[in-house]
Amino acid sequence: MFSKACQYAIRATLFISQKSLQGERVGLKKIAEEIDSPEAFTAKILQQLARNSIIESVKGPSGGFEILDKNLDKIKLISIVEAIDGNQIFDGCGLGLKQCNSAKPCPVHDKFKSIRENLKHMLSTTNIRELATDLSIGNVFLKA
Amino acid sequence: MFSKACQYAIRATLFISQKSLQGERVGLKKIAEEIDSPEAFTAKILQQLARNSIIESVKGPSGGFEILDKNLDKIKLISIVEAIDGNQIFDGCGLGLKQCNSAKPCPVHDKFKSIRENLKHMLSTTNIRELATDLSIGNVFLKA
DNA sequence: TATATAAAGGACAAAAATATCCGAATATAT
DNA sequence: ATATATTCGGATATTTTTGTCCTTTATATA
Ligand code: FES
Ligand code: FES
Repeated sequence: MFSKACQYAIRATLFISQKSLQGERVGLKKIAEEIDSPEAFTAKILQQLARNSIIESVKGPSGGFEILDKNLDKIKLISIVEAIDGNQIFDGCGLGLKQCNSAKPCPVHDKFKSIRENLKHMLSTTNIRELATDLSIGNVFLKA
Repeated sequence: MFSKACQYAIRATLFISQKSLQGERVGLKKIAEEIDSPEAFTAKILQQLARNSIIESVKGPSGGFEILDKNLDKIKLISIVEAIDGNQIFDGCGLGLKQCNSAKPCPVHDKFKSIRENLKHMLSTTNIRELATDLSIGNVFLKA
């Protein structure tokens, strides 16, 4: 469904969000530990998220990553998915035709479209604060 | 969503189905042309489908690929997806946790689960004859 | 039986995704 | 100012996916 990079991105963003809710900034090492991801690869992904203004990065001692409070409401899951995986998953043909076009549809166009719209709706309406709050409550997890 | 191999597999299966409806067997070259896929790679995928008894292959002159009439009803899209991509897409965690487990769920478990169930239901109830018939009618297509 | 045709299968190649390493840049604290 | 902590960015490595090529095997038919 999503690339590993995207999965790490979502997990990392949620962990950073949780910390930001508590007013804490958090470093790469800690993030990679808490979401059980390869550290150097995670660093690349965090850079992408920072360039896309999903998270903020601060260099130097006591630096690390954080999310602006206003962004906890503004950023939806779909922002992360689009930043990392692009929108092929929403716009592309499920059977890999060069373009998904209802004027020249593939045999599963209608059925796929409806599922992709579900997915898109879910990702567009789920915000980060909501998920980070669930995490803080402690009944959901970021690693097995 | 699906690997390219899986997309080719579905397109190829539907094309073969359409021909089988007409009582015709069809060869690799023609298949690759009609679904716009790389020929040699498609050959590998057809082998996998044949080993999984989704399609039948016949060697030699006037050989090629076909689908048994009874299988046109029996084979659902999900059979193809599982044969090529496995069931990670249905069973795996959307955020990449080692296992999707409602006893220790990730923050999007419930939301993902519902979408994956939609997808699974759609793939489980869509059979090949139905899609091949649509193809024959000519209002859906296997290449752009 | 000989020949031609078509898929099967193994080895290899290229491209993309995932992952690592290390020096440079930068901010903080002393 | 200096030392230190931390992200940034470029180069490289590994793994997986996608794709190719060539030989072997099976089979129909002349
Ligand atoms: S054309 Fe295939 S999903 Fe729209
Ligand atoms: S635990 Fe993540 S989808 Fe079930």
